[in-house]
Amino acid sequence: MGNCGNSGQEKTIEEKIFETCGISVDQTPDHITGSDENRILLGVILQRHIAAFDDLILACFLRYGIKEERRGAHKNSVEDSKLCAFELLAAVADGNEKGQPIDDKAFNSESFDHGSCAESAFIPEISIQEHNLLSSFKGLPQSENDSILEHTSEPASSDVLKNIDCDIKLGDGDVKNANGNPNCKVGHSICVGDSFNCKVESGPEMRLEDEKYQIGELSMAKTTSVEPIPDALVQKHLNNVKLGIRDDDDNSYGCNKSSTKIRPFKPQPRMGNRRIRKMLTSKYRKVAPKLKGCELYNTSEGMKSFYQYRKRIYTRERFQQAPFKKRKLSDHRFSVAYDQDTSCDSISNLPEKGTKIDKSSSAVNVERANGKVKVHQKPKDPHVKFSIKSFKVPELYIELAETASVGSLKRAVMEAVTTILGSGIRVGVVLQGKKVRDDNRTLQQAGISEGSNLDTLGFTLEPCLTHVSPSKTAKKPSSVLPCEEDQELLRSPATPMIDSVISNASVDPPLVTKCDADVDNNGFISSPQTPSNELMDGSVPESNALVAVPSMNVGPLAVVPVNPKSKRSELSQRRIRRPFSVAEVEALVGAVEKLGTGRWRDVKIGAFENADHRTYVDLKDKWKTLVHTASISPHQRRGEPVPQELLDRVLSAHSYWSQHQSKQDGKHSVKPLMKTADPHEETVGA
DNA sequence: GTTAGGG
DNA sequence: CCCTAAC
Repeated sequence: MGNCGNSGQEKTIEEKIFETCGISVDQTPDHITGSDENRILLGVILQRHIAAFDDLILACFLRYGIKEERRGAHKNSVEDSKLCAFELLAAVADGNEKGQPIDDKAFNSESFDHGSCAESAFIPEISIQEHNLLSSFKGLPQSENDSILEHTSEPASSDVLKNIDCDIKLGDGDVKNANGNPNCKVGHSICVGDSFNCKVESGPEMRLEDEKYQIGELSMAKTTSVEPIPDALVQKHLNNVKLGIRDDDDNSYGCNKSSTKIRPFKPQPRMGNRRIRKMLTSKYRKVAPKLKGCELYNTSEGMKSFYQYRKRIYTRERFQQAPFKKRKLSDHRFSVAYDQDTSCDSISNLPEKGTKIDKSSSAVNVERANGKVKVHQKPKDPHVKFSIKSFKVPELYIELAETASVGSLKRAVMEAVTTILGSGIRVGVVLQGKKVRDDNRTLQQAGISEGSNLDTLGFTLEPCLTHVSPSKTAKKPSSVLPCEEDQELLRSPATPMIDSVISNASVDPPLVTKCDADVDNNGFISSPQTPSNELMDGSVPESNALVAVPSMNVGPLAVVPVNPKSKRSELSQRRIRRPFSVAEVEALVGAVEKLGTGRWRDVKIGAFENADHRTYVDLKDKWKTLVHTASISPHQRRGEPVPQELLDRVLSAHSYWSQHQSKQDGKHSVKPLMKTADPHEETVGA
């Protein structure tokens, strides 16, 4: 759409992104975006509602986080950016499907400020099917305004985050225009190239905090025009960003479904307003403004008080690469998680009509699925097209004292969020398992060309160690606890996150070496060679997702009270998970058949003598799980399947040795169980 | 140091 | 895999 455009002087999105990512900005113009050939289009197009917000998030992070360009005249710029990101995250949460479990929702509702409508409208949980952000962008039915607003006042649970408004001003600050002309059809979606402002401010009822944020402008160059996407084409969201309060106990998000009811919402293709106001009220609506702590919560909804038992401030992120011990410091946690749905049709499958993608060279073909980086190659297209589909944001846990202000909560969340993608992240390019370090090479030279096997192309987000900025502004010094070391230690040495490579290569990248133990002819297990480099399963999530590696800096609020219990965080780190290979299972089974259960040390010595990474406790545990595995239905089993034959032997041996106490006086112990052992064999003399 | 079990 | 009681 025409008005999506912005001042032409701006850089293209790829330039922006490359720039913000620190990918040789200098070369960008020449090698990346300057020429028509082999042009890499890295970016995201705002095709869908979710994508749009996702992109915004990405953009925000890139802009404010990675580059740390906390601009903005006023001092709150930092918070602003964070808040912005936070809000955007929340915004994406809207993608939740209707009818989804309560606990799985986040901020499903949001309000949009439709143009002239000065007040922010509140859109109660609108199912994706019926309504989606995308369509929202098109415009809200003015006729709906009233009823919508109605919901705003609807008694509901209090909102911890309450009324955090996020105004996104799109375009050249054409807010007024949008406001003034509700019917201004701007299109359904934010166009790449639009610039927008985020203004976050606390709601009117929010008395605890009177914060007002004016986020700096974030702009993306337009690289392609986005055509309106018919609602019919809009499918379910592909990704969800969950931002909510989770209760460890029931795994719910702290509050029950708000009273807000889902109501069909038929967006009208108008309101081209480029301003979006998000109101994170639905779920966490606050009742009594001045209440604090648990009182903030309206219990009418049966929701538990969020702040209950809150005593410490706690922020924690967990990454799949970093299996640090999970610590539960509270029963209720506030979590921000970025999930991704499974099913989702590729945009490219959508009917041609109305689709947004500009087939031209500059188009960024986005396909969101499984949060992977997908490379699109079109035989005839000389351009290399690929896009980053999403970030995987680790879970965040934030714990605040119940006396903490809402504002501090917001800050905490912001801190946590930005900590993840905040300072010091650099992007790495991995091709065929190897990092492409030379930034000066052209894509073609690097082997990233249309003809190359782009399936092996991946990206990494790594902490830029040199960028580890101490702690950002600590608004709440009081909340800062002295234990950042803890965090550091947790993710240091053994944690192989420095190079967590995530590629969409189907082939196992070098780093992801499978290390099945070797089994010699004697059936003995020998120790794997390089346990150091391996990134065991958990380390390579979905193998394709882009994982944001956190910077070392945890931030002032990400403090964890020194917990005496968690002493191990310093010295010991949980060992990496090393699934038993079939060969190992085989050896184990064989040993147990012979030695029986209860003689794990012997089993270890006998069959795993050289497998240093397998302790007899491990073997014992494994046997335990094997027995369990063997006793459940196949479809319930997970992991590398163990041959049924082995499982049968496991059961057999287990049964046998259960009857024949294996640990009897060494003398003439029990007769070893052989494959053909008869479980009914008479007991050996005691 | 080993075992056995719960976590 | 971790943690520990119990031996």
